[in-house]
Amino acid sequence: MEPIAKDCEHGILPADALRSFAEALRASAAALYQEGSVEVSFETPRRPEFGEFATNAAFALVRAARRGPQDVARALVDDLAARAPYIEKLFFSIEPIAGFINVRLRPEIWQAEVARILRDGESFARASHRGARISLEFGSANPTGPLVVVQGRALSIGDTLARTMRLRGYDVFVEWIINDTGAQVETLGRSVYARYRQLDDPAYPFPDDGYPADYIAVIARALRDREGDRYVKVSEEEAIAACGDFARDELVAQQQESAKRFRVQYDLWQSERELHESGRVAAAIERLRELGLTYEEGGATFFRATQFDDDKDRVLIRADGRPTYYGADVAYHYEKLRRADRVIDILGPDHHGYIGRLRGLAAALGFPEHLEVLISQQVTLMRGSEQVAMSKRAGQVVTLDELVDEVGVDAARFFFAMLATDTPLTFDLQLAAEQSNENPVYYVQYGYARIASVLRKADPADVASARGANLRTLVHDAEIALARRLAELPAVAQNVVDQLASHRLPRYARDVASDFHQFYTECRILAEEPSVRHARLALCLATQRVLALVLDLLGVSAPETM
RNA sequence: GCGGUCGUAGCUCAAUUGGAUAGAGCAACAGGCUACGAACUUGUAGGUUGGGGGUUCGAGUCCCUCCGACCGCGCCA
Repeated sequence: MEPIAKDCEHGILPADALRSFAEALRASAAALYQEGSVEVSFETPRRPEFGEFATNAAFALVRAARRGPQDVARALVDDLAARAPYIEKLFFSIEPIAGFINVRLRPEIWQAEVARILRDGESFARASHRGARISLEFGSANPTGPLVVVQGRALSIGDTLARTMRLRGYDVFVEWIINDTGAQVETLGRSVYARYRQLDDPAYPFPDDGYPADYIAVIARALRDREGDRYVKVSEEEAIAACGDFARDELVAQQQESAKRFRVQYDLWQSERELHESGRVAAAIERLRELGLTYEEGGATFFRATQFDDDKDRVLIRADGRPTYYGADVAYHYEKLRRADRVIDILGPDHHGYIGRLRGLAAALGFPEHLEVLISQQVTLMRGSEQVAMSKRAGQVVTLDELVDEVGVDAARFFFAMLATDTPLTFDLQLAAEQSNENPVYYVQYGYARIASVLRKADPADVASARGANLRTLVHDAEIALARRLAELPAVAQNVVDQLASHRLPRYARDVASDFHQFYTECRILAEEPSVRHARLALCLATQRVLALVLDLLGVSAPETM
């Protein structure tokens, strides 16, 4: 459990208090039911009226007690009051409800949390550096076109995870693999070459399987502008290779630009071709061979994937001697598994069939628990009630840049991060672009702007005193609820990292904004007497900090005015 | 056919990995500004968690079985 307060002035440390409480409960259990080894753990209840912490210890005793859980819980609490009265003084209340034992903390705890946020600033949610290395790969694609909408989702999720992991003290390495070998890049070369030739000879045939999209012609024109007609004169084979390389560089540069515009930073863009040329693919396959996990059949080299729960054995090297795409992935994952303690791949929705293969590979290489594969599910675009047609084959794609042009980075990132990764997402362009109460992005940003507005209206001297204010007056339900919410951030962030659940952050941001709006509605700030005014301004400042931090984790801006 | 992911309020989604009365937003209905931003807020209504069985103090969550959706199943990437 995350200790919720490390050093509050009155000397009550919740973690210690809960530990004493758990021991006292065990003693009561032993006395009442001769059951000495009950496990007492605490959880945070879903509903606020059940307090800040709860334990289900009574349920574990029903058998020994031969009574219902609610009776057991009541008996435990009564026994505790008689046996260890000092325990009750540690908490605001201890109540048995429906078999659970619910604990409410004293308001001072939450006041101290607000003070801590003001004192520590953004580092209050930071965990100390732990030396654990995480490799995070997402977005990877063929360099044959611009980034599309579904990659935007992977980018949102992946980048938010990376930022949150850094906050929580992990060494994160964010990477992308460029699939720049094989048939698709060859097709790209032929497509660009044909467009290039057509600049002189409109009748030059365009390949049937070529990429028809306009950006191919744009690249051909750029090549022409830079290199003139030199590729008309060389052999077709050489020219196509050169066109492929040029287009690859051009498209990767565009992808990098789009990622940057989407506020995503990569540490490494790994070329697959480079993995082959440097001999690392061959070395990794050799490693599997040493482990006795390969065999030859029909001239091809297979990996015994079925030994590791995959459906079938997989080809590493084709009969003609060329390694497969999977062969390259063996090398890449071998590398990642050796240099990171936790390796995470976020793959597109068409890669379901790949999960077993990668897991098998990790197990074979001796890292069975180190690889996690997430599938970023499909994105369906709507405009109001109408579905936006998308078909890659027809060259009918919506690019990430177009999406950003239409709704902005803030809305796009927030919407993409909002759902669990494996939930299919329906993205309503009209809603995301709309500046209305239907749009959750604005709800959160409005909360931030509203605080900014209050702070502008306030006397600067009051704001200054707020930073060191005595917070004892923060006892209103709305104030306590907000302070509690703010204090949750470290635990929420850690949960996001542990469960790779980036969608918890937008929801948390919404909850913070909601608690603030409620506080704002119920509590006057500037018109109050100084002690109350200062304490409430302090709460505003702390809320502003938390909102800024969460929005930053999401890659969404925090506007002073809207 | 086999495998993967999933099925929760009218709609879009949550549910801290087995806990309490399954929660939010939107839409609907009824209220709240002479005070710091009403892009806000209070309340009402809305559910057999696709169906059925099982495991146990307790199941949306785990097991079995049907139904349905999407995606994979290549010596493509």
